[in-house]
Amino acid sequence: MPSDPSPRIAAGHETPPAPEAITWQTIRARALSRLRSGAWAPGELIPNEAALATEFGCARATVNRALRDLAEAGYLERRRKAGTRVVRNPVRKATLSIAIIRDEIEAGGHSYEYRLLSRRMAPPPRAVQDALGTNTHPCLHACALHLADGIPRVHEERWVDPGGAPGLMEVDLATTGANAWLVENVRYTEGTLSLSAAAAEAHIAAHLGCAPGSAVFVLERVTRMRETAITWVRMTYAPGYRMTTAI
Amino acid sequence: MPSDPSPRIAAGHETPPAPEAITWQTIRARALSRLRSGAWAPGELIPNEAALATEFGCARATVNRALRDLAEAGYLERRRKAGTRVVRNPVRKATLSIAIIRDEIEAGGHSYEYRLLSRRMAPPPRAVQDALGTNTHPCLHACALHLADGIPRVHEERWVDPGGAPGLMEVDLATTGANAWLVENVRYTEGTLSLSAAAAEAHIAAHLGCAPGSAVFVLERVTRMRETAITWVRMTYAPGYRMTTAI
DNA sequence: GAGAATATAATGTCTGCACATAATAGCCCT
DNA sequence: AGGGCTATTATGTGCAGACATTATATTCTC
Repeated sequence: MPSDPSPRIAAGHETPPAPEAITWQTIRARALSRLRSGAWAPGELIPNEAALATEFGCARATVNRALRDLAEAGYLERRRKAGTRVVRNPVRKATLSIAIIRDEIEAGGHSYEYRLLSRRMAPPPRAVQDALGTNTHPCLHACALHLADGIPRVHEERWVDPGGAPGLMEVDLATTGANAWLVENVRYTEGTLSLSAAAAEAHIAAHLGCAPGSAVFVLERVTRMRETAITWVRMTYAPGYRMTTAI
Repeated sequence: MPSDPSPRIAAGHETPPAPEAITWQTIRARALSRLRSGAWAPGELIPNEAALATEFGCARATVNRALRDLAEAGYLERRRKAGTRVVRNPVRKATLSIAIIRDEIEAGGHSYEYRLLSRRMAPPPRAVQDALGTNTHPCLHACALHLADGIPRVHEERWVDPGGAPGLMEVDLATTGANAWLVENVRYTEGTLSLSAAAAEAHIAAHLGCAPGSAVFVLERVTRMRETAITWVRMTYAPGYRMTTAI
C-alpha cells in the first residue's frame, strides 16, 4: 500500500478552507468517490488521462499516478490505447503479513521459546519433492516447536534442500531456529504459500497439547530464490489460531 | 503489485547486447541484486537518490520510482531527511485474492449453483454485534450454500444490518446471492478478514456433506463502507479446501 | 547544560515536455 | 469479404527543474 498520510491536516484557524493543493492523492480520492457513487459505472470506460488532467487542473503525470494506484488496488484496469476501464468484479485483495513467529509472539507480549524436536537426513516424500522440484536425493528434515509463555503454539516441519541453502546444514538448529537463520542469511526470496484446515495428526497433536484430530490451521510454504528451491515448511498452529487482516 | 512485463524482449539478431534503456525496472533490479548480494546490508543506509541517479546515469525521479517500489514491497524503509534504509526483518506480504465464490468455481471449470437455506430477521449474537458495531436491533440472518457441479463447496452464514444496505432487504435472496448483490450494489467497501480452522458444527457438516467435527477452513469477514457496518459473513469451506497465493 | 529556534539534507511530488509502446481502427489491395 | 499494412490514440515512462515536507543537526539563548 502506498503511504497516504493525508498530506494536509488543516493549516491555521484563520485561513478559510485553504485552497487545498492538488496532489495525486486528491485525484485518487476524487476518482474513488466517482467509483463509489456510480458516476463511473462498472465495465465502463472512464475519460482519458489528458481529459482528466484538464478537468482537475493538474498535469497528466499526476492523473497517471492516481489512476495507476487505483489500478494496482484492483479498482481499474488500464490498457494502452484501449483506455481505462472500471473493473466489473473487483477482486478484493487481502494482504497478509507473514511475520516471523518469534516476532509475532513477542509482539503479543509473550515470552518466546524454540524447541528442536528432531533432525535427520532423508529423501523427502513425493509431495515435497514436487513442491521443491528436486530429485530424490536426501534432504534435511527438521521438526520444531514454537512456544509462547511455555505453551506450544506452532509446530514446524521443514525440508531443506542442501543445494539451496548450504550454510543451513552446519547450523546448530537446537539454538537457532531454521526460520530465523533463513531470514538472516537467505533474504529476499520468493515462493508460494497455501493455507488450509486439517485434522491434527497424532504426533503433532501430542506436541501441541491438543486432542488428535482437532481442527488446526495449517500454513504451507515453499521458498525459492531465483529458481533454486530452498525449503518447504508446514506450520501447524495450535487450535484457536486466527489469521487476521484488513481488507 | 506493479506491472512489470519485462519491457524489452531483445531487439534483433544483429545488434549485440542492445544498449538497454534505463527504465525504473532496471534500477529496481540492480538495487534488488545489491540487496540480495548483501552489498547493501540489513539495517544499513543506502546512498541517496541523487547519488544513485548520478551513478546509474538517470534522473532522480527514476531512482525514486524504483526505490519507492522496493519500499512498497517491504524491502526498504524510506524517511524524509533520514534517508533510505534496508529493512532488517522484511515482513513477507502475501496477497490473497478473495474472489467471488461463483467466479472461483466457474474458473475451475465447474458449474455453479446457489441454494438459499434460510432467511429470517433476528437480533444478532453478541460476537456479531461487536464485529458490526451495531446495537441489538434485529438484522437479517441468511444461510446459503454454494455448490460446484452439484457438490456442496461452501456454506455461507450472513448477518446484514438493514441500516447499512437497505436495498438488500428487498432482494429475493433465493435467486440472487447476497454476495453477488453486494458486489453489484455496494462496491468499494472496506473491512476486516480473518482465517481460521474449526471443527464443523453438526448442521453445517450436514449441508457440506462431511462428518460433524471435520476440520474445515473458515473465512470470516466484516464489511464496512465508510464507517457504516454492512455485513458480517462466515464462509465455511468443505474439507480439502486450500487457499493459495504467490509470495 | 537544557531547551528552543533555525539551518539543512533527504525524500515526496508537481509540471511540462518528449518519446516509447501497445493495441485498436481504418485503409488498401486482392 | 478477407488479410495485411498503417495510422492513430491512450497509456507508460524518462528528464530536468522546482518547490513542499519532515526529520535531523546545529546553533543560540538562558
